[in-house]
Amino acid sequence: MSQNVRVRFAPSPTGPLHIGGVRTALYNYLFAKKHNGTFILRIEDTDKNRYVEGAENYIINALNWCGIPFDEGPEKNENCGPYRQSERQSIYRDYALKLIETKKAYYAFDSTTELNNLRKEEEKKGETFVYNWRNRTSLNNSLSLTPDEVANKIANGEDYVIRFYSPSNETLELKDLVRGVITIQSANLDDKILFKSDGMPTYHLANVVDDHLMNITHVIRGEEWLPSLALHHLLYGAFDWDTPKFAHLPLILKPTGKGKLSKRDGDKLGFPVFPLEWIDPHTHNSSRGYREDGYFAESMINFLALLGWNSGSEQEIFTLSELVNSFDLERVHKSGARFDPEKIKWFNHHYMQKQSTQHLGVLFKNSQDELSEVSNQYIEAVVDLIKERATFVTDFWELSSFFFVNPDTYDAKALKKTLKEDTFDLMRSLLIVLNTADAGSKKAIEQSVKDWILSKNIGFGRIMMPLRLALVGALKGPDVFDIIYMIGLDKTIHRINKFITKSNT
RNA sequence: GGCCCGUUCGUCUAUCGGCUAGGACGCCAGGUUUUCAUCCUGGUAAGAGGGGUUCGAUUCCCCUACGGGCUACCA
Repeated sequence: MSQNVRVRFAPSPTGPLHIGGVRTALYNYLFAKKHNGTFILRIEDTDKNRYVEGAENYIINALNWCGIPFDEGPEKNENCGPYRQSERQSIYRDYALKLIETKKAYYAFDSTTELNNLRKEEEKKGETFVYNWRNRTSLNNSLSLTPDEVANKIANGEDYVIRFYSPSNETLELKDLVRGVITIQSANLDDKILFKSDGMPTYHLANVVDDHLMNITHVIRGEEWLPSLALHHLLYGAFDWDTPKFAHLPLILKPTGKGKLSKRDGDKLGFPVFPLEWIDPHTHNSSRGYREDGYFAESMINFLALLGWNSGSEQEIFTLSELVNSFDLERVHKSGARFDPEKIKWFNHHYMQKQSTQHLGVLFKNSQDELSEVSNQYIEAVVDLIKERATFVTDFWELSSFFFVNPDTYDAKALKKTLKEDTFDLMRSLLIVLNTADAGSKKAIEQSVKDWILSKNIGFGRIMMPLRLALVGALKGPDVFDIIYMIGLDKTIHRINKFITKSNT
């Protein structure tokens, strides 16, 4: 790449960052890092009505949690700042006026109700109202009014917008790094509003102006922007600016059914669609997040990276730096990808095994009140025994509570399967064996019990099953002798006694 | 409705004119674990349909169907 790569992620702070947004940010990040470029965060808050308190912070926290922090952005290396569009308001008006001067844009005074009525009329006829070359001269704008009339309206403080003057007969061949050439007839375009009557630019103007001013070289964004590509391209031309390269990413679709992934899908199928938990400042409703649900950031990133892109190899597990090295926009898919909540769980199980025992121990301890008095050493020993069977840290307690507290019930099915006539006699005999066993090592305990079973000349299951039931309360869990060694002989004996009395009645 | 984009196992995907269409998730079966889970092995399952181009099409072109996006003084 000849010039320094500069890319931006440009969300609008209208709520928490959606998982699709995280992937867009990720691809931007990967592309930037791959080319030793700069990853920029720009906050597109030109719509005052939709602004949501806390959303910007959420976005920044989410990117940080994901491990894909921005290089430039609000309050960080502000070389091309400010990075909030609301703080750049004065810039946009000048550029809009420049387009008026060069006749690439014009003033329009049509009111919202007027336009809505026109839309309704067209709709009645089964057609769509489009504000463009077909009708612009008959509408209420600086093309149909005299210069004096326009000047008067503006001087009188009448509301106006600035619209782009779309050409009526150009064939545009636009290049997209993911999709190749896209052909658009400019006659189908409408004269999009660039500058709103509230003094703010629309996305289109602000986006193009900022990308130019911030020296953005590659615009990597969601497919929902593909229809705007022609306008943006025309805008660069109107300003006589170099056009950055574009890449439109496929959308993330619902796991089942139609359409793109929404928060409702997550609620319905029980998985988060936001990286972090979000509490709506108005309704106080909370939305679950990947972090709080026990997903590791690595799992989410790895999963998301492969949703719509692949390296061309059969590798599935990637570290962030491996992703950076392998990433290539040309290998991004063209079609939308369905979100698969099962596969991200598989990634999480994988990354679970890679976490340090110490780290998992801390997470476990903090998640469970019962563990506050337990030593870290003991907790970590338990974690080592159970992590391979866990997908989430939130599974840990369910998988290991018997290492900490006595079982209070015994699984009914397991009792039925396990209890034979002589089971309690055998358990009483086992107690005697355990009383004299060497508690110093798992091996020693195991040896005494196994020797005894062998000497009795009975099947191992006759002892091991009820013993497990006494210790765990169910027929599950790690090796029985690991459990005995961990909880100690005293508790083991206590649990067997309790088992005899409790299930004997 | 209009405009644009897309279409390989249920899902994510490999294949860039010559394959018994490969991998992963899921599912199923077997093995290990005297439990359960993990793990290992194996199995299941696909190039939307119709026309071309070609010696040969999943791969190139066209049509149809289906899917997706956009169609706001929202981004």
